[in-house]
Amino acid sequence: MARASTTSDVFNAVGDVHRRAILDVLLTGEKAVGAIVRDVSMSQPQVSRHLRVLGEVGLVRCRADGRRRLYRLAPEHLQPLHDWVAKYERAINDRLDRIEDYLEELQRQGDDSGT
Amino acid sequence: MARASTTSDVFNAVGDVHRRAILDVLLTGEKAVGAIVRDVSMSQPQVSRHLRVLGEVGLVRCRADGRRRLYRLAPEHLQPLHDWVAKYERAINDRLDRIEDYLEELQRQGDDSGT
DNA sequence: TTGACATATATCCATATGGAGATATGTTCG
DNA sequence: CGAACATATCTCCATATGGATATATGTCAA
Repeated sequence: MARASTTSDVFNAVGDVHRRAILDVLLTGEKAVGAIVRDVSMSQPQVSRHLRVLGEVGLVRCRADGRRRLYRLAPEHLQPLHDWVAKYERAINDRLDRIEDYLEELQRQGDDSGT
Repeated sequence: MARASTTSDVFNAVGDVHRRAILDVLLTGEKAVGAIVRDVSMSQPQVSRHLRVLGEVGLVRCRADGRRRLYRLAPEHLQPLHDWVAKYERAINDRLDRIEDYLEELQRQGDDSGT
């Protein structure tokens, strides 16, 4: 069992380097599949499949334009990832605060023994 | 080929829901492997292996304490993930700015035709 | 040293998943 | 309708990777 797959979450979607490459291309704006294929070094079927995964988790939106499909970012759906990172940034900051407190404490102790 | 594996990147490490569970446990502070096993519902070998992956990408640090190994967060190494999310947040903000500009433009046009 | 305990590692297997290629679907145009 | 084109989907296969279990490693205590 390759474990809990449930690929349908943002973390998994972004965990793949090729999908991040596609997202990077889309940072420059809406693009057709063919254009994406030209920018990243992947086959068209690969790009289409990755786009599907990205679409399933809401990171990209698609609209038809004649015989093409234009994809664009929908980065609002990065929210869970953003929230998650923010949680750990609080952990970092708390730790820094504690270090600061500790340094201040050392400082005070130094002053005391000096007296 | 299950694709570019190179598990040794933060995105992949965090892409697994079980590893995120372990990180969440460590948010409460340094813990021994046994304590982590008790908190998450995974076997000890599983926890150890996930801890190894997390250690390889620098997200956790380990120190020996008698016959135990105490693990703690090293969230500084979330930096790449943080930077990545920030990049896309700029994309969101730019888009919002553009919408604002557009709304202002509509406003001006409305005023013009009204005159 | 021996035994108990904590953790890491090795083995085996199941499966999710990506790559490659062929083909289906859908769209435009003549 | 048929041809050309853009994209999606399907099939086959390789493999990375997680789960489970057994076992090795390392540490403490007596």
